[in-house]
Amino acid sequence: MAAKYREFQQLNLPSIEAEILEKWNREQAFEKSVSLREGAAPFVFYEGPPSANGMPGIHHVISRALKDLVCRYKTMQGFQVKRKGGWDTHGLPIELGVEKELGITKEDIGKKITVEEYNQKCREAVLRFKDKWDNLTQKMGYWVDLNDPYITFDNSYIETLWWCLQRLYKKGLLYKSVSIQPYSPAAGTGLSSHELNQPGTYKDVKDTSAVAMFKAVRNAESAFLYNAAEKAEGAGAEVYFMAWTTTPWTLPSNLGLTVGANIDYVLVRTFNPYTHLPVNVVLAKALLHKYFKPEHENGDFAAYDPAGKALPWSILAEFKGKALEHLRYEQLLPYPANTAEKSGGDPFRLLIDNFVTTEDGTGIVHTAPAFGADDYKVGKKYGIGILTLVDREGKFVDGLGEFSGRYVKNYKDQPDYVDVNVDISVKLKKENRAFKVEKYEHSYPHCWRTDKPVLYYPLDAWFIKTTAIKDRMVELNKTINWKPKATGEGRFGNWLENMVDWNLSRSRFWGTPLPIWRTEDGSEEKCIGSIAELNAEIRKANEVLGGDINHHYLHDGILDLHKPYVDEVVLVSESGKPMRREPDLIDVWFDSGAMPYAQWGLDQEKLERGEDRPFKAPFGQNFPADFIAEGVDQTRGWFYTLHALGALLYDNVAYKTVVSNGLVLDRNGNKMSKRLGNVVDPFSTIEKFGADATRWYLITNASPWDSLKFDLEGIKEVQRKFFGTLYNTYQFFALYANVDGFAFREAPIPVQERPEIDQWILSSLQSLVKEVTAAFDDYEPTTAGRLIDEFVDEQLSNWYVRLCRRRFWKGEYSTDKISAYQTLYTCLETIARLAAPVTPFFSDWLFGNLNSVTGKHALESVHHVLYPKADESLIDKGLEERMQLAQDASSLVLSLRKKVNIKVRQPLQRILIPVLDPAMKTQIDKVEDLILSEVNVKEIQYLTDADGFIKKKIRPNFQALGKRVGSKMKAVSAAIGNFNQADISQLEKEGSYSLEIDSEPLILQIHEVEITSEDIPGWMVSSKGALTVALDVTVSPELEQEGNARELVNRIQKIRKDNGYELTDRILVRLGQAGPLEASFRQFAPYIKAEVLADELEVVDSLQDGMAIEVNDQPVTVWVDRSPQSQ
RNA sequence: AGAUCCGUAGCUCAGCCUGGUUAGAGCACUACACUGAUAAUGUAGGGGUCAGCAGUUCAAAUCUGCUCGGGUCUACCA
Repeated sequence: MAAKYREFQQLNLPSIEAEILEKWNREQAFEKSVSLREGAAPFVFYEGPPSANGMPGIHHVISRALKDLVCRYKTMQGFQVKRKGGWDTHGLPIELGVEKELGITKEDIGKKITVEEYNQKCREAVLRFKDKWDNLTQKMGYWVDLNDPYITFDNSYIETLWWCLQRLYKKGLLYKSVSIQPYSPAAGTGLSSHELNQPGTYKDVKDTSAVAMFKAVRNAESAFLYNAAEKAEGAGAEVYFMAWTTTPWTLPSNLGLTVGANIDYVLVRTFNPYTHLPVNVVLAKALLHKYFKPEHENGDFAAYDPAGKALPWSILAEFKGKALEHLRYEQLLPYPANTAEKSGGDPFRLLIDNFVTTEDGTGIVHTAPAFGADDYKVGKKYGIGILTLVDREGKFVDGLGEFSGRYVKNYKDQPDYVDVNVDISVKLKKENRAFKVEKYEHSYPHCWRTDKPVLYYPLDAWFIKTTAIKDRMVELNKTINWKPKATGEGRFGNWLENMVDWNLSRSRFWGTPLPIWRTEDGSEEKCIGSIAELNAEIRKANEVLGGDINHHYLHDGILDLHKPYVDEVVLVSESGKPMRREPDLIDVWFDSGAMPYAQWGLDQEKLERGEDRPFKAPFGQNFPADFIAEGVDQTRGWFYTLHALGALLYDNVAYKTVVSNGLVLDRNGNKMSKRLGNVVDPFSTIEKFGADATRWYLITNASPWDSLKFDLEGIKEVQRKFFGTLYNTYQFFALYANVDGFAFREAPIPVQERPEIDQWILSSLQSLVKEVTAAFDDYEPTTAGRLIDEFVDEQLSNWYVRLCRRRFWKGEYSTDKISAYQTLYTCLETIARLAAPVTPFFSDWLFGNLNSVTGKHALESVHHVLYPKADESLIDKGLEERMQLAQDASSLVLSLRKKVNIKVRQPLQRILIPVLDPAMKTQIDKVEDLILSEVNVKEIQYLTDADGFIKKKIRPNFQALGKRVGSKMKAVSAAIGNFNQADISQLEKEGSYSLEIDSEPLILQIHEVEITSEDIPGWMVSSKGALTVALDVTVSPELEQEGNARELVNRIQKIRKDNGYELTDRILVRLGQAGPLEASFRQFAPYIKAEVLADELEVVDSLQDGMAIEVNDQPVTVWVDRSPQSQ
C-alpha cells in the first residue's frame, strides 16, 4: 500500500517542533546543511558573542531569529554558510557579579582574596548560564555551531588579540596618554561610565559657585573692547571676561576660556558688586538677566550707591563669540606651581568650541584641561597645555600658597573641614576678581562605593589612534549596506565624524592584559605579539637579569595569559633594564571587535613566515563578513569596534551588510526590565506557542529595526491565522489525497492544460516567489513574511481551496482532479520552502510530510534543498488581474445580496456589469463561471455603451494632467467636473476635447481622465474602482423552488453529519408534510439526490418517524437512514 | 544637553523614498452568511482633525522647518 500523508487531530506547534528537533539531532541536519554545500561559494557570517553570565531574554530571540533566517536563506540559495558560535567572557558585569556573589568589593581583591582566586571565580562565573543559552539556541531553532565556539578568555584568543595589538603598535597607532576620567579620590580609583550609571550616583548637592572675572590683556586684538569701554565717559578702564564655575578649586588650574562662535556676547559697563569699582565685563547677551535688572539699564552711574541694591549697567558693544577667539587674559590666580611655562602650552587665551551653551553661567566657560573632558579636548585643540594642581588624594599640590595641601572636597570626613572653594571665592572677591558668589544646587556624580563626590581627573591610559584613519573609516562605511540605512548614515556616520581615540585601558582584573612591558622610567618598551615571542623574551630576560627572575616560566608555554601570571613576568630592555608590564587590561570591546581574527587563532607557521594575516584557516575565506546582525545598542559597540579594527588592521571593512534590530519593549511600549517585572521569558513563550510562531510574530509584526511591542496576543494571532490556515490547507489536501491515493506519481500536467484557476494560483505563486526572493535579498524579512502570509491566507486558502473544494471530493480520479492535487501540492511545498528561513520547524515538518509520500526531493530536509526559483513563464499578469476582478465582482455581489437580505443559497437570475472597454469584458468573460458559482447567480449580462443604460462619471487623472497643466489644475478640474454625458462621449469618440482655461485653449487627451460607469438607472449597484456590478434581485417562483431544494440539501447534510456517516456513505431519504415545498423537492429530486448521495428520495404525504425541520421557514418532516448498500 | 528613530482606526502595522484628490490591512467589536477544511471560514458595518503648528506646491499622511510626546544611544558639562 502506498504511503499516506500524515493527518492530525489538531495543530500543535510545540509537539511538531519537538519532533523536528529530535530529527535534526538524529540526522545532524545542521552539520549536513553546511557539509552539503562543500565547495560552494561561501556566505560569511559572524556571530556576535553573547555573554553567558546572564539569562537570555526575549530580545535575544529576535536578533538570533534574524541571524538564523538570513543564514538559512543563503544556505538554500546554494551558499555554504558556516556559523561559528562564540562567548564573550571578559568585562565588568562578570566582575561585579562575582563581587556580589562573594560579598566583596574591589578593595578586597588582593587582600581578602588573591587575584588568582578572584579570576578563577570569574572564569567559573562566565559560562554559568551556558546551558540555558544552549538550550534556547536549540529550542528556538537557531543553527549555530556550539561545538567549537570561540571563547574570549582562551589563551589562543588572547594571543591573537596581542598579535593585533602589536600590529597596531608597529603601525604607531598605540600610544599612552592622559585622558580625563571620572575619578574617586576617596577610593583612589578611576570609575567607568558603567559605575557612574549606578543608581544613586548622581545627587543634588549645594556647592559654592563663583563668577570669576578674567582681565583682558590690552593689545591689537582686544582693542575693539577697550575702545568701546573708553568711549563711555567715566567708565573704568579695565575689561573682564566673566566665567562661572561650580568648582572653584579648578580655578588655579585654569588655562583658557571657551566661548561659542555664534553666541552673541556683550560688553557691559557696570560696577563690581563686592568692591564697587567700575568695571567692564563681557558675557553672553542671553544671560544678562542673570546678573542685571532690566530697570537699572542705563542707570545713573554717577549716583551709584555701594550700599544700595541698584546696580546700573549699560551695553557698550555687542559681538559674536568668534570675535573673541585668541584674545588673551591675565591669569586669575598665579602661583609658582601654575605658571605658563609649567602648563606646557600657550595658555590664557579665549577658545571657541561648540559645547558652550547659554543655559547657565555666563556663556564663557572656564577651562581647566585637567578636570573636564570638554576642557581637555578644547585645550588640546588650541594647545594651551595642562595643569593638574590636585593630587590623587584630592588635595592641592605644593606651590599654591595658602591653598597647598588642602582637600578640594571633604574626602577624609574631617570634622573641622573648611571648604577651600569658599576661601578661593573670598580671595577673588577681595581682589576684584569675583562678580557673584553663591550657593548653587546641582546634580553631581558621586562614587558609588564611598559616596564622595567624583572629580574628573587626568589618568594615564593607552589609546588606539583611531582618529588617524577617521576619513578612511568614514569612506569605508559608505560601502557598507546598513539596514536600516539611517543607522549607518546617521547614528553611525555621526559617531565616526565625532570620533575620538579609543581608550583601551581598564583598571580591572578579569580581562585581556595589555601586552606592553616598560622600563621604570618609560624610556624603553616592548609590545608582545605572541606566546612564542613572550617565551623568547622571558628566556632572554632570564639570561640577562639572572635565573631567579621569571622562575615560574622557565618551562615553555604559559598556562594562562591572565592576571596575575603575566604581571609576574619581567622582561629585559635593549639596554638591559628590567621591564614590567603596563598594569592595564584592555577594553572588552577590543575582544569582540577582533573576533574575525581571534576566532580562528594564530597559525604558528604563518607567524614564523611573518605573514600579514597569520590566522588559522579558514580565515582567508572568512573575511570580511557578508552579514552580521545585532541590536542597535551595538552601533557604538560591536559594530564600531569591528569596523575600526577592520580598517586599522587591514584597511578593509569587516562586514558588508549589517542589520541592526530594534529593542523589544513590553506590550505597553515600556522597556523590559527585571525591576518592572515585565520581562518575557523566552523559554515559556516558546514552550507554549512554539518557536516558529514566536519567530514569525517577531519577524512579521514590525521591521526588525523598529522597536517591537511584544504582546503574547500577537503570537496567538499568528498561530491561528498563519499556521492555522496553512495547517488546515495541508490537512485538507492530505484528507483527500489519501482517499484518492495521490502521490504525484503521474507526470506533471502541463500548466497551460490545467484549469484557469490552477494556472492562476501557480502564476500568483511564481509572482510570490519572485517578490519574496527580492525581499530576502534586500534583507527585508518582514516584507517577505507578510507576502507569504497574505498569499497563504487570501489567495491559497481563501480563494483557491475554497473554490476548488468540490474538485477534490467530487467524482473520479480524473485529469482535473489530478491537476488540482498537483497544483495544491506545488503550492504547499513551495510555501514550505519559501517560509523555511523564518519557520524552520513547521516548514521542515510540512515539507517532510509531503516529500515522504512523493519522494520528489532526494534530500529529506527543507533546509537542504534549494530555495524556489521563480518560473517567469508561468506568470500571467493578465490572469492575476482577471482573478482579482472575479474576487472583486464576487465581493460586490455578496455585498448587494447582503443589502437586500437574500442569502447566497437562494439562486438569483443575473448580474449586470457595464463594460467600458472590450478588454475588460474579455477578462471577466474568462472568469464568469467562477463568479457565477461563487455568488450563486445564473448569468452575467454585459452592458456596453451601445445599450445606453450606463451613466458615466469622469474624473481628471491628476497625476497625468497635473504634470502638464501645473497651476491650472484647479480650473481644469472644475471644467471636467462640469462635463455632461454628451461631453464624455465626445471625448471618448474623438480621443481629445478642447477646453478653454483662463481664456487659453487646452486640448484634453483621453488618457488624462478616468471614465467610470457610475450608475445603471433603476438598478441597485455597487462598485469598486472601475468595476461596477448590478444585481437582479427578483426571485422568480422557479428560483425560489431551487432555493428551497438547496436549503433542504443543507439540512440533510447536517443530519448526515450529526448521524456520523462516512463521507462516502449512501443514504435513503423520505420527506413528509412538505406542503408548499413539495413541488420544489419533486422538481429538484435528482439534484438533491446527487448532492446528499441519496439512493432514494421519496416525498410522501405523511411521515411518522421523521424529524421535524424547517426549510425557509416552512415546516417539513424528514427521515434519513443509511442505504443498505452502505452497511 | 546632543544625535537618531518613531508618532496613521481601541490595538498591531502598511502607505511616505518617487506628492495626485474616497488613507488601507489584520486583530478586537457588531450583524449576517457558510456548513463535505467545521474548535475552521466568509461577507458587511461602525471606527481616522495621518501627534500639533507653519512653509513649499495647482495638490501634502507623503517634501521642508519648528513644537510636543515616546524610545534608544552618547554625554552629564562650566
